[in-house]
Amino acid sequence: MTVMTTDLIMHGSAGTRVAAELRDAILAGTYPPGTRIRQEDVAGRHGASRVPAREALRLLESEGLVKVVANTGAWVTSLNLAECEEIYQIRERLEPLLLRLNVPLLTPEQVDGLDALAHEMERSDDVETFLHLDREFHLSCYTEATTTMLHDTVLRLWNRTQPYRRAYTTVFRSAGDRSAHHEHHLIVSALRRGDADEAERVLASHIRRTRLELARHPEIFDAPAAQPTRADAR
Amino acid sequence: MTVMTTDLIMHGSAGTRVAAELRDAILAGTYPPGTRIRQEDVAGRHGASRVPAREALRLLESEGLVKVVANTGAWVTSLNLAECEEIYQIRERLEPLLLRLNVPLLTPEQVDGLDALAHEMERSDDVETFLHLDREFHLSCYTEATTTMLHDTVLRLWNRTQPYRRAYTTVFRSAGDRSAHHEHHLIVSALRRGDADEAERVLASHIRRTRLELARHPEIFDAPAAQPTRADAR
DNA sequence: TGACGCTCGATTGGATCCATTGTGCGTCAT
DNA sequence: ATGACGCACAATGGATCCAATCGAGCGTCA
Repeated sequence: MTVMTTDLIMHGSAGTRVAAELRDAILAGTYPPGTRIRQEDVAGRHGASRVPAREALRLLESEGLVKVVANTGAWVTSLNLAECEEIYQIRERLEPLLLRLNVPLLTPEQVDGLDALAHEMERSDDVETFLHLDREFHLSCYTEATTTMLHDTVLRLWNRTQPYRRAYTTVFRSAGDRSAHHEHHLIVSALRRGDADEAERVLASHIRRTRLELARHPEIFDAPAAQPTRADAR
Repeated sequence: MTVMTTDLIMHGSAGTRVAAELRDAILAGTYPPGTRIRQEDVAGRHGASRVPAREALRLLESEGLVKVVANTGAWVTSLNLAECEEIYQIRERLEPLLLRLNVPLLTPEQVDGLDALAHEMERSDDVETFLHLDREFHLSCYTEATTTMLHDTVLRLWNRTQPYRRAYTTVFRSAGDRSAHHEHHLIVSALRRGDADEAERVLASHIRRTRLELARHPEIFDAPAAQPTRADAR
C-alpha cells in the first residue's frame, strides 16, 4: 500500500494537512457534534497512516473542535448553551479590538467589497451560502492587521461555534436577519468613515445581540446526538 | 531499554505528560526563547520514545510556546515587542471579563488570600518568587468561574509572555512595582466590595500600564539569542 | 579567493508492529 | 429473569524501523 502519488508538493507535515482537511469537514457539517472519529478512518480517508491521523486529532483538540479521551477515542466537540454563550462573550470583547486595529488599514476598495457582501447576504436564502457569506463578511474585516495571535484566536472561536450557527440559521433563519443586516451596514458605514470607536460599538452589540438571541433558543442544544461509546463513526 | 517502571498511574497519554513537563521547563526558564529542541532529547529526558515527544512539541506549538518547522526542527518561541504588546492588548480585553465573572463567586476567605499574596509580593525581592507570586495573584482571581475556554485562553497568554516578564523583572525590577502593588490592592478592595465594574477598570488599566512600560524597554527583545539552525539543544 | 554545487551526516516524518486498555457480550450462578 | 463476573475483540498508545529532507561542510571551478 502507500501509493504515495506525490501529485502535489506537500508543504508541512501530513498531520497538518490531514488536520486541515478534517477541520474543513467538521466545519462543513460532515461530522456533526458528538460524532465518533476513529483514527483508522481518518488515516484511510486522507491517505496516511494512523500516526499523522492521531497528530491531526490532537491538533484539532487543541483548537477545541475535537475531544480526545485517553485510550478511548475522539469525538467532535459538543457545546451546551452556556459554553456557546461563553464564546460569544469572548468574541464580544476580542473582535471589536481586532476590528479597531484593522480600521486604519482597510482600503476603500475593501470596504466596497464588504458592502457588496452585506448586500449579497440580504439576497441569499440558502442556509449554507448565508453562513458562508456571514463568515466571509466578518473575517474580511480582519485581514489587514498583522496581529496573528488575535486573528487566530478569533478564528478558532468562530470555528467552535460553527455547527451551532448552522443549526440556528437552519431553524430560525428569518429571526434576527433584519437586525443583522442593519448592523452589517452600520459597520460598513463606520469603516468608510474610519470611525474606529463606532465600529467597535456596533460590532460589540452585534455579537451581543446574537448571543442573546441564541440564548432564547436553547432547544438547539438539547439533543446530545447519541454518543456511541465505541461504535461506528457514521 | 524502555524500563517502564510504572511507578505512577498515568492518567492521559504520555504525550500529554511530556508536554506538561516540557511546558513547565520552558516556563521555568530552562529553555529560553530561541532554544532548539530536538525530539530525541525530549524523548530521552522524559522517558518516552520520539512519537509522544513529537506529539508534545505539536501540542506546545498550538499553545504558542514552541515553533515547529516542517522537516527542520522545533524552537522555543521568540516574541518581538509588537507580538508581546499584542498579547497584552488581548489580555487587557479578556481578563477584565474573566475577573467580572469571578467577582460574585469569590469567597471573603479567597479575597483574604489574595490580599495576603499582594502583601507577600511587596516584601519579596527575589525575581523568581516575585514572578511566581504575581502569577499566583492574578490567576487566583480566576479560579471560581466555570468558563473553561476563557480561562484556558488567558492562561496561554500568560504562558507565552512568561520569558519576557522574567527578563523585564530581572532588569527593571523596581520600576513599576509601586504602581503594580497599588493596583493589586485596588483590585482586592474592589473584590471585597463586590464591585465588578471597578475591578474590571482597575485590572484593565493595570495590564495597560504594564504594556506601556514594557514598550518603553524594547532592548529586552533585541537579542534574538543566536538561533542555532541545527546545532545543540544545550 | 569567492561562489557555486554536491555529497554526507544528522534529524525529522511516517509506516508497521506490538502492548495496553476499555467496551461489549456471553455465561453462569443466584 | 436478572445481576455480576470474565473473556474476547476492537481501538488506541507507543516503540522501532525505514524513508525523506534539510543543513553543513568540503571540494571544484571560474
